Amino acid sequence: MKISLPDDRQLELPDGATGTDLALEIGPGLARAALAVKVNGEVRDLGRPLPPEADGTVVEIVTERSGRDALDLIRHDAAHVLAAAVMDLYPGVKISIGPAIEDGFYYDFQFPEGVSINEENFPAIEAEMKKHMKAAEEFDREELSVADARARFVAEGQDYKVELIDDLVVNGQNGAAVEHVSLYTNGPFTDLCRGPHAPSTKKIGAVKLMSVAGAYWRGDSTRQQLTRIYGTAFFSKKELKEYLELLEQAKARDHRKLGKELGLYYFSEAAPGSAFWSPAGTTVFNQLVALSREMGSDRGYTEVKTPQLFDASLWKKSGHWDKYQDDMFLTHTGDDHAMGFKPMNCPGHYELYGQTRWSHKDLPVRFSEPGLLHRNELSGALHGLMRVRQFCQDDAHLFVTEDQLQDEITACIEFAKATYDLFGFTDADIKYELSTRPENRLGSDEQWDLAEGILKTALENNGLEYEIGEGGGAFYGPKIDYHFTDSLKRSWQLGTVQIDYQAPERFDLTYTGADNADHRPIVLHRALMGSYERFIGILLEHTAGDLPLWLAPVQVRILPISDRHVDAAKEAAKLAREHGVRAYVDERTESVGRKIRDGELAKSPYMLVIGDREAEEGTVSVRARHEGDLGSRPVGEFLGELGGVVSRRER
RNA sequence: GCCGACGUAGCUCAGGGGUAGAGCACUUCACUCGUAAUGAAGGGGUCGUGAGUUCAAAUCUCACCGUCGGCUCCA
Repeated sequence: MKISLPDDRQLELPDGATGTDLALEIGPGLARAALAVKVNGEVRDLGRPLPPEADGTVVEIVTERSGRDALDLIRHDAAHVLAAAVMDLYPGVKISIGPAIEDGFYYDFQFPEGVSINEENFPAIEAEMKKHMKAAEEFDREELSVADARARFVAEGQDYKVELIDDLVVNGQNGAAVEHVSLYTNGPFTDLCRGPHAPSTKKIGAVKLMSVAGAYWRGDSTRQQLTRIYGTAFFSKKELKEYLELLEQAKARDHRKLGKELGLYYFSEAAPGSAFWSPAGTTVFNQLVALSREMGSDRGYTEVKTPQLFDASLWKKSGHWDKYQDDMFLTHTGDDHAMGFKPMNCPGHYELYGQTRWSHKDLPVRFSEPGLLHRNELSGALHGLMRVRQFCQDDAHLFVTEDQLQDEITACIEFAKATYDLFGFTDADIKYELSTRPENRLGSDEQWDLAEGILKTALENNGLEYEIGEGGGAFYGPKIDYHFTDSLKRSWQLGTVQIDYQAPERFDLTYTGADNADHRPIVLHRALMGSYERFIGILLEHTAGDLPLWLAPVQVRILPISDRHVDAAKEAAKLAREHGVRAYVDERTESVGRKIRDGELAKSPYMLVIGDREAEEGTVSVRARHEGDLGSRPVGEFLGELGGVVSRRER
């Protein structure tokens, strides 16, 4: 067969040649470094014959330098080595699955009754793993009939492997029936595994176990909970060390740490999962609400206020009573009438819409509300500001005609982009996801085709690259979600734009058409920041606490050099307020050096130093964060300029 | 909710079966200072809560609450 190499060289190899043969043909150095081959995007073992479809195509030798592919390979290897070590140390343990993941790998085990694993067990397990790595055990692949493989795992009491094989038989793979499965053996350990693997365990240069967690078998919370051991692996100890240092640095960007250091908000056992916002934090929060108001107002949104607590009958009508009750905070009136705190604003907005007789000329109607919501999240799900029990959404519901649907969706996408742009978020920071029809859904296929098509068109009109979340839509319609990552690359959903055909039916929402007949509007749900809480969390982690000037709780810290300059400092602060600049006078009897240090720690964007010279000349000595001393400026001139930058929300 | 870890002063943390410590912060006094920490003195904790073991528990055990890392779930 004819093989092309990435550098356009051509090689002729006999049919049945393996990846190793190919690597040797290219050169002995490469053969030593080779980990796998990549054919048509598929990474394969070196030891396997090249597939027929390799003929005439480019085949790449995967080495340590191949990046993601190479790392995934040795991390998957490391998962097998972990399983081998655990089986050495804990006889009777049952194995399940162990893939490579973004930052490493894991393996899920069921330990024998009474055995509990924690981090204190890691050194022993790691030592055992290193023995296997040092022994350079080869990964041997063998293909077995499903019957033989099944019998083997039944004999070993490996129930989870048996279940996986049974599932493969029932469901097939890529639509094809499965007759054979592959097993990989490294040293004493054999696992049901599709592969691929590197030639030997020696390729894993450095390994470290990171944490232990419970994980439900097959992600199903009704099934057995297994013990998941997380680890990471690299080609060298140096890379591992660098990775661990990176994790350490990420901690400095944790919004929970920053929130405390900057005095923005607090959490207390008195109200688990609900933030206490300090004056500084409330300033930030209110600025964001003001931004939503302003931008919404420019785009034809009108703000409304709806109740916090609704009669149970509304939740029954909306469907929340049946489907969402466990997540709601419920209460009752004195005469025992059931009430529920709103976990979302939608039904309130429907009620409000229903109070008016609407003409087609009124539509689209765009109700926005910085709505305060309560959701009784599981205690283990709470996470700083990212997942809380009480939060405020920048929520809006649009009531539109079918003709308006496309334009309104496109406008929502534009609105989202304008919002994120303002904070400097780019497409590199955002993952766009279009979630399509789920199995359990209401409405006709024609409706879903139309709605999904409209969302797609809107994304494309805005030039956005998106992923498809197959079957991830709500039961009432498809949606676009905006995902952002935190300092540890964990993904959080902020914005969402959803089409809903069902709510208007359920709530009997109508408008009068030009034909003088009643028509159903279509409802759009949209939130752009998602929740102000989560948005602030993400923003803090992305900026490491250096908020944009217009958002900073204190925009200028005014530092009198000695007590006799305090009056001039207060004058400057007054002038700052007149220019719409938030100022704080540090009138402590401390050294300037000390005041500057504290201002830096508070991440204050500007510090204005006032001493004898400035007080006399009516100037301030300007120190900008990250830029240092900028010299003297007339106080009015400087504050006027700064006020302009603030009011335009320039970064 | 589940698995594992953690909970000591406002914050960051040390200690650990014999009755509680540091730095920062805070208060007071002195200093009146030119671009990342002036000095001194002082106040402050029933060691998350509740049981149990013990002559003695902050320390050991259990339960609960909260937090952290995951799972499930989700803005």
